[in-house]
Amino acid sequence: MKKKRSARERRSPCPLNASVEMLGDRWSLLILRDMMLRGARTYTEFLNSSFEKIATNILADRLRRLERDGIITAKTDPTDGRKLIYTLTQKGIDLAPVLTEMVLWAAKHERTGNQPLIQQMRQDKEGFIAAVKDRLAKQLGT
Amino acid sequence: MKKKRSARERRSPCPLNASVEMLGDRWSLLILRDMMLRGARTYTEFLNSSFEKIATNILADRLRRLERDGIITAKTDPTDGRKLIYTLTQKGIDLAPVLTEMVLWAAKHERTGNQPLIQQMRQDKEGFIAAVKDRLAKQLGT
DNA sequence: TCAACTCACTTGCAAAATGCAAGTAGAAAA
DNA sequence: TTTTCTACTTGCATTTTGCAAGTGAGTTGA
Repeated sequence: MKKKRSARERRSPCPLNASVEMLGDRWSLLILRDMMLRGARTYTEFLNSSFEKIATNILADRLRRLERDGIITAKTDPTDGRKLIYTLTQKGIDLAPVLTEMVLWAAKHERTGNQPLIQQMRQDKEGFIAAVKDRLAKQLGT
Repeated sequence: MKKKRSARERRSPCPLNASVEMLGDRWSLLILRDMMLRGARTYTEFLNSSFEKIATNILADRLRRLERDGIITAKTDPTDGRKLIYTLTQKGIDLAPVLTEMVLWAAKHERTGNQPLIQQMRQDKEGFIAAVKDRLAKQLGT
């Protein structure tokens, strides 16, 4: 797999800026949430698994970007040639702490749903992250 | 302290979505970085303290949104009536772990600058976050 | 005290991103 | 072999972003 040098330059060398350029939009992190926590792996699963109803063209664009940035990979399902199976790379898996902190922050300061998940994160944050990473790493291996 | 109910509805009750709706754009987190790590507190400081060169209208808009969302507050400088001093609220301060994880993630997977900061975060993440929070909390008190 | 300067914006406009509805191509099922 | 499923693309209207040039209130120096 050739390493494609991205056409556009970063606005700055700051690491936070790098994260923002890869993830700072209204959809990318929600797609990653669906992969990490809801087990979504295909295009239609992404369309159906989320409350937020992403448009099909935006979804296609975000999947392309996440793949370009090395956060996910795509390969066709061997049992059904129509399906593309998207998988988190190690880089993608390593976003688990970011997602977790964002969930905990919003849960603390906003009225949000999914309280069982939040309880679990609060009780044992490190354990929760480790469990998620472990589960995702196993998918990587297959 | 009136609690203003925001005009627009959330796309979903998911806490991650709440975070994304408040912070998921190309500038908000960079503004918060400048406040947390570079001590920026006024409009011109934001314009000058970052490499990324935000446009003035976007900066004004983002400051308004961050204030609306209770992440920062603004008050006029008592020693210079032209200046508005922006301060992180507790809600804003509580974003320190999110910023930290995003920095660590990018630093691990991308070529980025500011290695001393990253070393410090890696060596003692909890300590780093505690120190940042502590410093910012003191500004809150004044 | 008043002209020059600073500060925090606003305005106007072009370009890019987003969102919606409809369409399409290839693979699988009936 | 027709129909259905899957992963998109296309066209177009709306919204957001970005750039350059103002503006108006507060401050400073002569």
